Amino acid sequence: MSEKDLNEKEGIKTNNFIHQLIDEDLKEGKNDQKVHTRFPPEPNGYLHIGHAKSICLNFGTALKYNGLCNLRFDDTNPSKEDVEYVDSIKEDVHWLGFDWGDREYYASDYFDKLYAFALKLIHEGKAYVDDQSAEEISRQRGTVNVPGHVSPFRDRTIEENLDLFDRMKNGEFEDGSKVLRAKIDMASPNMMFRDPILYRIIKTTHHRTGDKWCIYPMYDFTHGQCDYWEGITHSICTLEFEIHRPLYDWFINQLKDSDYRPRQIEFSRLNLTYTMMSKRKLLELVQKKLVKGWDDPRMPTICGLRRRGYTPESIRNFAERVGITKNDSVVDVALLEHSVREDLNKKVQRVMGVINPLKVVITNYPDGQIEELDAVNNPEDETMGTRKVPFSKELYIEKDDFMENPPRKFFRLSPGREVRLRYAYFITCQEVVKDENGEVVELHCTYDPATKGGNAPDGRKVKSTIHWVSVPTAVEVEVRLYDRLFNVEDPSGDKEHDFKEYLNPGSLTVLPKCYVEPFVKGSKSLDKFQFERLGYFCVDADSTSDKLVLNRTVGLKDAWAKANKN
RNA sequence: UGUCUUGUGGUGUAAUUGGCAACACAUCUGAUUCUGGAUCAGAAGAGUCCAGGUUCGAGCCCUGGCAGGACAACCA
Repeated sequence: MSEKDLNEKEGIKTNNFIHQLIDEDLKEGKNDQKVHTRFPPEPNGYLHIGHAKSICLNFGTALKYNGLCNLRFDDTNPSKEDVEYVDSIKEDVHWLGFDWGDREYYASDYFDKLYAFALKLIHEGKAYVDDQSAEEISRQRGTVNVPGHVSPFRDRTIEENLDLFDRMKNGEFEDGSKVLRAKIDMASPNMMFRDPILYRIIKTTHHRTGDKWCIYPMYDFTHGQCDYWEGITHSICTLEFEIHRPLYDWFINQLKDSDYRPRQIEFSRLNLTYTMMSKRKLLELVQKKLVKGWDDPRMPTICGLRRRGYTPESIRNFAERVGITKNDSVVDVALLEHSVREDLNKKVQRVMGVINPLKVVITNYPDGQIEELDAVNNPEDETMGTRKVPFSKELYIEKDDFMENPPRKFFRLSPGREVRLRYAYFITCQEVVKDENGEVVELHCTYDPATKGGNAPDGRKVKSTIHWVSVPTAVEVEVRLYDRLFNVEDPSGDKEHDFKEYLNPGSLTVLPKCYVEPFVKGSKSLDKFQFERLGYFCVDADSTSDKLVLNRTVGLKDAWAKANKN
């Protein structure tokens, strides 16, 4: 993928404040004029749309400047991580259209170097082993307004620290009994400098290093160093790490032996209306089985969106559109939905389908006759060709396309009115058949044979065109409609919420008896299409029954919903 | 009573570094079409958090406020 591909969409700006900073760095000749970024997920969950923003930024920036972008797994906490997540992350990044080449790294690749660096700090009197409990350390750290107090173990000798740290590594101590801390400044106004913890003891098998280690470095003691060793020039992360930057720089200063230095730059993470993006909570949804898995189409995960029919292009375009700034913001999910519609509209096959069937009998059409009519696959792209659609005496139309007592602006079928069946004939509704409850169950219509193909030789016009499926050849499918998972505008990530309170009970609607043209079944390669006027659908990848399961990609626009309510 | 950081239509971003606040989404009209989707045309909507200052001229510069966010895991 080239930058040009990424920028194919006219009107979408690809410049942002980070690029301006990079331009300045380049102008000043920093780091040999190189640009090298990295995408550094922790493999403790599946990637979501928020990560997509970061992926597009990091890989996109590398592409823009002819540089490289590494994929690096920040796997320093074995108690939360798993290869399942590693695999899914790789799949999702590739699917989005980015490639890290052979630069797949792991923070755990650097455990030896990190250990050696810790030793160096101890030797220089800049780190010490603290025997206090987590609670004690936390208590003496002070608060944002009051300075902390030094640990009673702060002045251990270098030899003692070396010995203790060695024994920590050798597994002589229990989890939580000792940590290695940097000796910086317990009174610093920046809490990050109050003797940050470098290493802790976790006797858990690591998904890559197994049981080789029982001490693991903390994020702050890992990230910058990894950036440094990989030759990263611009370490782009989200706003919550802003306050870590001075510490990031502090470690780099202890490490660096040349003019080269990576630079941390922060941007604001993506928030979407009606969308909950906290990894912790998404994990909870999966664990509590409130959704069927990480790829449940209601999830904002990349795999969930994929299964729902989103395309990589649409997500990349969306990421460009939301832009990169340091403002805390909440993007309207309608922008995401617009991005898919826009992309799908030009590449997706059109198919006639009926979600809520109403039977129509063409009384003057010959019994048992089936004729094939030509239908265009995509009116905006002739190269997608045409297909044959079978027509017969009995049809299904969409229930919403008929109203017995139409209001003023309803132009579709109603008693006595003539409309066009798309690609077929003009029909006129002659009779409405109801059941004992007064519910409309069937319509009797007549067709005009002269209007075959959809045009009247006498030039008469109809006000609307409706879609249909022929009963004898219809393929029965199950359609799943997914609404927004959360029914509040801003489930604001980090506050404590009861999921039940926010899960929209109507977020999944299963419509078991829907009908589509036989074409759908015959095309194995076809996984996405647009039902005429009913939105975009995607064949569910995991459907086990022989009946086709279709997921609706996006809901209908409000205008349509309103028009239908009348 | 801290450190870092952010304030531009409803939402998200722009503004050639001091020159008529622009674009997209959303909203509302209208037109057109063999899908009321798409498309096309148009409308409404901010005077840039506030108050001063510099300047012929400030969203951009200066001073002082106000409001929001992040930071007190042995998470990342």
